[in-house]
Amino acid sequence: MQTQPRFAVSGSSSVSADEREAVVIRELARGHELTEQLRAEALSALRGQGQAEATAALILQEMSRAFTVCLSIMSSPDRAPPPEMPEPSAGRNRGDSIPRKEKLTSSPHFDGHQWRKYGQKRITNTNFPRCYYKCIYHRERNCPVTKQVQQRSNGDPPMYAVTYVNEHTCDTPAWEPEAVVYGATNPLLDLSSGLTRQPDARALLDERGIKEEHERQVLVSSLACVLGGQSPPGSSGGGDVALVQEPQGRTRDAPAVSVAGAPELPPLDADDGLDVMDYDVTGALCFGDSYGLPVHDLPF
DNA sequence: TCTATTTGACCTAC
DNA sequence: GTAGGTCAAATAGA
Repeated sequence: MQTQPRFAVSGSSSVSADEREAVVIRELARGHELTEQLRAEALSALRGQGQAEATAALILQEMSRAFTVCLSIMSSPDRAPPPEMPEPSAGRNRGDSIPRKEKLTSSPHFDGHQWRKYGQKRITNTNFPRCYYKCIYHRERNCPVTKQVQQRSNGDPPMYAVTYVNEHTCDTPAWEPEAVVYGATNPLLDLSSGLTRQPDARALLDERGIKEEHERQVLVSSLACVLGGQSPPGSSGGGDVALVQEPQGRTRDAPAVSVAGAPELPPLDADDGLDVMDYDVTGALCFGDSYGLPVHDLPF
């Protein structure tokens, strides 16, 4: 697939916020329209092909849903403030010089880094508990960054306040979710996580990561075949690796997939990444409850 | 058995 | 004294 500029106005500093907003809404609408067209074509091509048809239907349905949610948010007159908006601090100011960055997002896990939960606390005057995460390289590479996630609203989608304390020193390149725009034929696209890897990310994979990466590549390859009207490798019984049938249980540092950018595994919204969403290609999107949000309260 | 999450206890800032 | 942040033992799942 050819790389194209995402916005006709990209790079123009003279464009007003309203104009950029209009462009975003227009592009989202276009994306939604194209997804619907693709869904019609794919389902027509895959009719009667069992799992391949179901897989394509599920993924395209989630893509369509994601566009709908984004459009709904962007079009709402009382929509939530932009992601980088600083929130009035709910916590106490400890008076130190540790850098803190706060933002509001509907998908607190998709920030391109991997986190390990180390605590959860009920905060006074709030309806939801606050969860505390450390970078998974906290010990290994002495990375000091922590992340606090607190649900702020129970809307559709629910919004979370995410506070980052300190900066990453683990030298782990953040994934770039926006590259998803370029589509499934981009070799960098990681469909199993809803994110992309940078070209040199492979060098950072440890032994466990290599196996995980292999599984992801199989999934990507399989999906490409499905969307191309072919049988996925292994589905005919000849391959040595089958399309992932079910999540092999919880995989913390390789959380299963988020197709539509919902919370927990990893993390996918327009600006951000990880923890807890497991994507079962065979039929269901499921979430962990590491954010204190009951699974039945999730917007899907 | 290993790894990640949960949760009560502890520490510290206000 | 209260509340936010972190630690670490207990627990659960693969």
